[in-house]
Amino acid sequence: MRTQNYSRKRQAIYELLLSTDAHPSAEWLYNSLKPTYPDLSLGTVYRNLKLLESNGSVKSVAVVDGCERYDARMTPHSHFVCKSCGRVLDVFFTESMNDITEKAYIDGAKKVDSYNLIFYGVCNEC
Amino acid sequence: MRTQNYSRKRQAIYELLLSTDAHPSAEWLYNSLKPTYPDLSLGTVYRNLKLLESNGSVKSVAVVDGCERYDARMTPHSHFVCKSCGRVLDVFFTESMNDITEKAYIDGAKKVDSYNLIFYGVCNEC
DNA sequence: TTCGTTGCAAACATTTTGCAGTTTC
DNA sequence: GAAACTGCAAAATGTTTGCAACGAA
Repeated sequence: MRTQNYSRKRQAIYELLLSTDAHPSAEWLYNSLKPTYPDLSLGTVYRNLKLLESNGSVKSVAVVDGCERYDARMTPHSHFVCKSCGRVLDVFFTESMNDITEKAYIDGAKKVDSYNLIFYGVCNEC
Repeated sequence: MRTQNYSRKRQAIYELLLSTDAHPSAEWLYNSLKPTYPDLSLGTVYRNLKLLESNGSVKSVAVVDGCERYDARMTPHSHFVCKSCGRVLDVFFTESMNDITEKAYIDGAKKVDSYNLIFYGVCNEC
């Protein structure tokens, strides 16, 4: 993690991301924060998302319609993407999936350090 | 699937995709086919990939460094992405993962029809 | 005072699209 | 001949970046 100062806007981006389960895009965050921070710029949102991601504070969980979607919930879980409306929902497992890498035969991999599991379908509202 | 005629170039794109395990990007396909089809255009590759994808002939299996990566192997399997070089490898399961959706608790989903599992790490060559 | 942060706008990279000509059937 | 396909170049899209001003420590 590189050195960093406190930033009111970064804090706001992170807290908004923590408080929602919408798995927002950069633009969604920008539009939501703009009323409170009228001088906020979209570039700042992108820069801070990258920074928070490299921090390990947030994660990119999916790309929906070409837009990166973020999540601040860092406990292991997966996601469901509605192919119709683009909604992203949290998915939890009834039994541990932590051993999922042990169930996979990965030839040619020196080290596996994460995985991303995304389900696709249609959500209840569609 | 919408009506379609035969197309020599579409055929070539599909066959190349079938014959390789590189999980190529549009550009990779374009560069590989250009010598044989000097009048091939990148737009045609993109258009045909979309068409083959909507056909169910190929799948987009990952986005690596902002590039969509495709696969014509349609039997169920997953992928490993090397975070260092961007290589995409096939991943098979030692035990069936077909029941994976049954192990997941998906609140808010009306219908789940597919999933995509991607492992991340470092490959043997890196 | 130093260096991280930001707004702004320009630059970027990948993908899509409109159009006129070509191919398939 | 009708409709699908293509090359080309322009446009669209989401994201990154350079720079000068600003803010934090």
